[in-house]
Amino acid sequence: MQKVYNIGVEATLEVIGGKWKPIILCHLNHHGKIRTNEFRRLIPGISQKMLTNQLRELEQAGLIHRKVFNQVPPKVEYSLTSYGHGMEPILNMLCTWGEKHVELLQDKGEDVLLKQRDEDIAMQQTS
Amino acid sequence: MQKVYNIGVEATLEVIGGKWKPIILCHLNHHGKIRTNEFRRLIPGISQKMLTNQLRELEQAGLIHRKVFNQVPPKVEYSLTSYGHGMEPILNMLCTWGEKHVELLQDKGEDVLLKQRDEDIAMQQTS
DNA sequence: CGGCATCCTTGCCGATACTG
DNA sequence: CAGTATCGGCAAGGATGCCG
Repeated sequence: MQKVYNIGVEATLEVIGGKWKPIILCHLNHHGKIRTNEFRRLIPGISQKMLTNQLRELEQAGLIHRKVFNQVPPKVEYSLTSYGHGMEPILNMLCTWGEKHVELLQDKGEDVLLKQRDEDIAMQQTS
Repeated sequence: MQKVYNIGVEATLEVIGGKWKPIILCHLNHHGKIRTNEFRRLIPGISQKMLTNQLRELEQAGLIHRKVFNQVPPKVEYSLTSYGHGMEPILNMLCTWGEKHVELLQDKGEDVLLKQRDEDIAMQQTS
Protein backbone atom coordinates (compact mmCIF):
# COMPACT_ATOMS: atom_id res chain seq x y z
CA MET A 1 0.00 0.00 0.00
CA GLN A 2 1.28 3.36 -1.03
CA LYS A 3 1.04 6.16 1.44
CA VAL A 4 -0.42 9.38 0.13
CA TYR A 5 0.49 12.77 1.47
CA ASN A 6 -1.43 15.94 0.93
CA ILE A 7 1.66 17.97 1.41
CA GLY A 8 5.29 17.08 1.81
CA VAL A 9 5.46 18.17 5.39
CA GLU A 10 3.64 15.03 6.47
CA ALA A 11 6.37 12.89 4.97
CA THR A 12 8.99 14.97 6.71
CA LEU A 13 7.22 14.60 10.01
CA GLU A 14 7.27 10.83 9.60
CA VAL A 15 11.02 11.02 9.46
CA ILE A 16 11.93 13.71 11.95
CA GLY A 17 8.68 13.88 13.86
CA GLY A 18 8.83 12.98 17.49
CA LYS A 19 10.11 14.71 20.53
CA TRP A 20 13.81 14.01 20.21
CA LYS A 21 14.80 13.50 16.61
CA PRO A 22 15.30 17.12 15.62
CA ILE A 23 17.37 17.67 18.74
CA ILE A 24 19.53 14.67 17.98
CA LEU A 25 20.02 15.78 14.41
CA CYS A 26 20.85 19.30 15.48
CA HIS A 27 23.56 18.08 17.79
CA LEU A 28 24.99 15.89 15.06
CA ASN A 29 24.86 18.83 12.75
CA HIS A 30 26.87 20.90 15.20
CA HIS A 31 29.30 18.36 16.51
CA GLY A 32 29.90 15.93 13.68
CA LYS A 33 30.46 12.63 15.40
CA ILE A 34 28.86 11.90 18.73
CA ARG A 35 29.16 8.89 21.01
CA THR A 36 26.23 7.42 22.88
CA ASN A 37 27.19 8.78 26.24
CA GLU A 38 27.93 12.16 24.78
CA PHE A 39 24.34 12.26 23.63
CA ARG A 40 23.16 11.55 27.11
CA ARG A 41 25.12 14.50 28.36
CA LEU A 42 24.01 16.75 25.52
CA ILE A 43 20.37 15.80 26.00
CA PRO A 44 19.90 15.37 29.74
CA GLY A 45 16.16 14.82 29.53
CA ILE A 46 16.28 11.74 27.33
CA SER A 47 16.31 8.21 28.68
CA GLN A 48 18.65 5.49 27.51
CA LYS A 49 15.78 3.70 25.93
CA MET A 50 14.45 6.61 23.95
CA LEU A 51 17.89 7.61 22.82
CA THR A 52 18.61 4.20 21.35
CA ASN A 53 15.12 4.05 19.94
CA GLN A 54 15.29 7.37 18.16
CA LEU A 55 18.79 6.72 16.90
CA ARG A 56 17.65 3.45 15.39
CA GLU A 57 14.77 5.08 13.61
CA LEU A 58 16.97 7.81 12.22
CA GLU A 59 19.41 5.19 11.10
CA GLN A 60 16.73 3.23 9.29
CA ALA A 61 15.50 6.40 7.67
CA GLY A 62 18.99 6.74 6.24
CA LEU A 63 19.75 10.04 7.93
CA ILE A 64 22.44 8.94 10.32
CA HIS A 65 25.21 6.40 10.37
CA ARG A 66 26.12 4.19 13.27
CA LYS A 67 29.75 3.20 13.44
CA VAL A 68 30.66 0.44 15.88
CA PHE A 69 34.23 0.02 17.10
CA ASN A 70 34.90 -3.58 18.05
CA GLN A 71 36.86 -3.01 21.19
CA VAL A 72 36.58 -3.00 24.92
CA PRO A 73 35.17 -0.86 26.28
CA PRO A 74 32.68 -0.70 23.43
CA LYS A 75 32.46 2.47 21.41
CA VAL A 76 29.78 3.67 19.03
CA GLU A 77 29.86 6.83 17.03
CA TYR A 78 26.91 8.43 15.30
CA SER A 79 27.16 10.85 12.43
CA LEU A 80 25.01 12.29 9.68
CA THR A 81 24.99 10.43 6.39
CA SER A 82 25.27 12.42 3.20
CA TYR A 83 21.53 12.10 2.92
CA GLY A 84 21.19 13.38 6.45
CA HIS A 85 23.27 16.40 5.55
CA GLY A 86 20.40 17.40 3.28
CA MET A 87 18.62 18.27 6.49
CA GLU A 88 21.18 20.87 7.46
CA PRO A 89 19.36 23.95 6.24
CA ILE A 90 16.21 22.85 8.03
CA LEU A 91 18.08 22.08 11.23
CA ASN A 92 19.87 25.38 11.16
CA MET A 93 16.67 27.28 10.68
CA LEU A 94 14.91 25.41 13.46
CA CYS A 95 17.83 26.31 15.67
CA THR A 96 18.10 29.97 14.82
CA TRP A 97 14.36 30.53 14.87
CA GLY A 98 14.19 29.10 18.35
CA GLU A 99 17.08 31.21 19.54
CA LYS A 100 15.46 34.37 18.27
CA HIS A 101 12.16 33.33 19.76
CA VAL A 102 13.76 32.88 23.16
CA GLU A 103 15.50 36.23 22.86
CA LEU A 104 12.24 37.89 22.04
CA LEU A 105 10.53 36.39 25.04
CA GLN A 106 13.36 37.30 27.35
CA ASP A 107 13.64 40.87 26.10
CA LYS A 108 10.04 41.83 26.07
CA GLY A 109 8.14 39.25 28.03
CA GLU A 110 5.48 36.82 26.99
CA ASP A 111 2.95 39.42 25.97
CA VAL A 112 4.95 40.85 23.13
CA LEU A 113 3.39 38.19 21.00
CA LEU A 114 -0.08 39.20 22.06
CA LYS A 115 0.68 42.80 21.20
CA GLN A 116 1.85 41.66 17.82
CA ARG A 117 -1.37 39.82 17.40
CA ASP A 118 -3.39 42.90 18.27
CA GLU A 119 -1.51 44.88 15.67
CA ASP A 120 -2.39 42.27 13.12
CA ILE A 121 -6.03 42.53 14.07
CA ALA A 122 -5.94 46.29 13.72
CA MET A 123 -4.33 45.92 10.32
CA GLN A 124 -7.00 43.60 9.12
CA GLN A 125 -9.82 45.83 10.27
CA THR A 126 -8.61 48.73 8.18
CA SER A 127 -8.82 46.59 5.09
CA MET B 1 11.41 30.09 36.66
CA GLN B 2 13.38 30.57 33.53
CA LYS B 3 13.60 27.77 31.08
CA VAL B 4 17.02 26.97 29.75
CA TYR B 5 17.69 25.50 26.35
CA ASN B 6 20.88 23.92 25.17
CA ILE B 7 20.07 24.74 21.61
CA GLY B 8 17.41 26.79 19.94
CA VAL B 9 15.70 23.85 18.36
CA GLU B 10 14.23 22.88 21.70
CA ALA B 11 12.46 26.20 21.91
CA THR B 12 11.18 25.80 18.40
CA LEU B 13 9.86 22.36 19.20
CA GLU B 14 7.94 23.78 22.13
CA VAL B 15 6.12 26.00 19.71
CA ILE B 16 5.63 23.84 16.64
CA GLY B 17 6.29 20.47 18.20
CA GLY B 18 3.46 18.04 18.11
CA LYS B 19 1.93 15.92 15.47
CA TRP B 20 -0.27 18.47 13.78
CA LYS B 21 1.11 21.96 14.20
CA PRO B 22 3.55 21.95 11.28
CA ILE B 23 0.83 20.57 9.02
CA ILE B 24 -1.59 23.26 10.11
CA LEU B 25 0.99 25.97 9.58
CA CYS B 26 1.92 24.60 6.17
CA HIS B 27 -1.66 24.71 5.04
CA LEU B 28 -2.03 28.26 6.28
CA ASN B 29 1.17 29.12 4.52
CA HIS B 30 -0.21 27.79 1.27
CA HIS B 31 -3.80 28.90 1.47
CA GLY B 32 -3.77 32.10 3.45
CA LYS B 33 -7.07 32.05 5.32
CA ILE B 34 -8.67 28.79 6.29
CA ARG B 35 -11.97 28.08 7.99
CA THR B 36 -12.39 25.42 10.63
CA ASN B 37 -14.20 22.95 8.43
CA GLU B 38 -11.76 23.52 5.62
CA PHE B 39 -9.07 22.34 7.99
CA ARG B 40 -11.00 19.20 8.67
CA ARG B 41 -11.11 18.50 4.98
CA LEU B 42 -7.47 19.38 4.46
CA ILE B 43 -6.36 17.22 7.38
CA PRO B 44 -8.65 14.20 7.35
CA GLY B 45 -6.86 12.40 10.15
CA ILE B 46 -7.32 15.06 12.79
CA SER B 47 -10.18 15.07 15.24
CA GLN B 48 -12.28 18.08 16.06
CA LYS B 49 -10.81 18.20 19.49
CA MET B 50 -7.19 18.13 18.41
CA LEU B 51 -7.79 20.65 15.70
CA THR B 52 -9.24 23.18 18.10
CA ASN B 53 -6.58 22.34 20.63
CA GLN B 54 -3.64 22.82 18.30
CA LEU B 55 -5.11 25.96 16.81
CA ARG B 56 -5.48 27.45 20.27
CA GLU B 57 -1.89 26.70 21.14
CA LEU B 58 -0.63 28.21 17.94
CA GLU B 59 -2.78 31.23 18.61
CA GLN B 60 -1.35 31.66 22.08
CA ALA B 61 2.13 31.27 20.71
CA GLY B 62 1.35 34.26 18.54
CA LEU B 63 1.80 32.44 15.26
CA ILE B 64 -1.75 32.45 13.99
CA HIS B 65 -4.74 34.74 14.22
CA ARG B 66 -8.28 33.66 14.81
CA LYS B 67 -10.92 35.88 13.26
CA VAL B 68 -14.49 35.32 14.35
CA PHE B 69 -17.39 36.55 12.24
CA ASN B 70 -20.41 37.27 14.37
CA GLN B 71 -23.08 35.81 12.17
CA VAL B 72 -25.24 32.78 11.69
CA PRO B 73 -24.09 30.32 10.73
CA PRO B 74 -20.90 31.03 12.65
CA LYS B 75 -17.70 31.52 10.72
CA VAL B 76 -14.11 31.46 11.91
CA GLU B 77 -11.08 32.13 9.80
CA TYR B 78 -7.52 31.33 10.73
CA SER B 79 -4.46 32.97 9.24
CA LEU B 80 -0.79 33.45 9.97
CA THR B 81 0.17 36.49 11.99
CA SER B 82 3.12 38.54 10.87
CA TYR B 83 5.12 36.70 13.48
CA GLY B 84 3.88 33.44 12.08
CA HIS B 85 5.06 34.46 8.66
CA GLY B 86 8.57 34.28 10.06
CA MET B 87 8.05 30.53 9.94
CA GLU B 88 7.57 30.51 6.19
CA PRO B 89 11.08 29.51 5.19
CA ILE B 90 11.02 26.64 7.66
CA LEU B 91 7.60 25.49 6.53
CA ASN B 92 8.59 25.62 2.90
CA MET B 93 11.70 23.61 3.52
CA LEU B 94 9.84 21.01 5.55
CA CYS B 95 7.42 20.71 2.68
CA THR B 96 9.91 20.48 -0.16
CA TRP B 97 12.20 18.13 1.72
CA GLY B 98 9.31 15.75 2.31
CA GLU B 99 8.25 15.92 -1.32
CA LYS B 100 11.70 15.04 -2.52
CA HIS B 101 11.95 12.30 0.06
CA VAL B 102 8.71 10.76 -1.19
CA GLU B 103 9.90 11.02 -4.77
CA LEU B 104 13.10 9.27 -3.89
CA LEU B 105 11.28 6.42 -2.21
CA GLN B 106 8.85 6.02 -5.07
CA ASP B 107 11.51 6.11 -7.74
CA LYS B 108 14.00 3.74 -6.26
CA GLY B 109 12.30 1.91 -3.45
CA GLU B 110 12.96 1.88 0.24
CA ASP B 111 16.44 0.45 0.02
CA VAL B 112 17.99 3.35 -1.83
CA LEU B 113 18.62 4.86 1.56
CA LEU B 114 20.40 1.77 2.74
CA LYS B 115 22.60 1.82 -0.34
CA GLN B 116 23.41 5.41 0.39
CA ARG B 117 24.34 4.41 3.87
CA ASP B 118 26.64 1.70 2.59
CA GLU B 119 28.39 4.19 0.36
CA ASP B 120 28.95 6.39 3.34
CA ILE B 121 30.44 3.51 5.22
CA ALA B 122 32.77 2.73 2.35
CA MET B 123 33.83 6.36 2.24
CA GLN B 124 34.68 6.38 5.89
CA GLN B 125 36.71 3.24 5.69
CA THR B 126 38.99 4.68 3.05
CA SER B 127 39.84 7.54 5.35
C1' DC C 1 -20.79 25.87 11.94
C1' DG C 2 -17.69 26.01 15.47
C1' DG C 3 -16.57 24.74 20.01
C1' DC C 4 -16.57 22.59 24.68
C1' DA C 5 -16.89 18.86 28.14
C1' DT C 6 -16.76 14.20 29.33
C1' DC C 7 -15.31 9.61 29.28
C1' DC C 8 -12.17 6.23 27.92
C1' DT C 9 -8.60 3.94 25.33
C1' DT C 10 -4.03 3.84 23.42
C1' DG C 11 0.71 3.91 23.32
C1' DC C 12 4.48 6.79 24.54
C1' DC C 13 7.97 6.95 27.39
C1' DG C 14 10.39 6.63 31.98
C1' DA C 15 12.35 3.58 35.61
C1' DT C 16 14.66 -0.36 36.59
C1' DA C 17 17.29 -4.38 36.09
C1' DC C 18 20.17 -7.19 33.26
C1' DT C 19 23.60 -8.84 29.11
C1' DG C 20 27.94 -8.67 26.17
C1' DC D 1 30.19 1.60 27.49
C1' DA D 2 26.33 0.38 24.71
C1' DG D 3 22.27 -1.89 24.34
C1' DT D 4 17.97 -4.92 25.52
C1' DA D 5 13.80 -6.37 28.10
C1' DT D 6 10.03 -5.75 30.95
C1' DC D 7 6.60 -3.32 33.61
C1' DG D 8 3.60 0.31 34.41
C1' DG D 9 1.91 5.35 34.82
C1' DC D 10 0.13 8.92 32.74
C1' DA D 11 -0.90 12.05 29.39
C1' DA D 12 -2.07 12.50 24.44
C1' DG D 13 -5.61 11.91 21.76
C1' DG D 14 -10.24 9.63 19.90
C1' DA D 15 -15.44 9.27 20.31
C1' DT D 16 -19.50 11.01 21.67
C1' DG D 17 -22.94 14.26 23.07
C1' DC D 18 -24.40 18.97 24.10
C1' DC D 19 -24.29 24.33 23.55
C1' DG D 20 -24.15 29.22 21.31
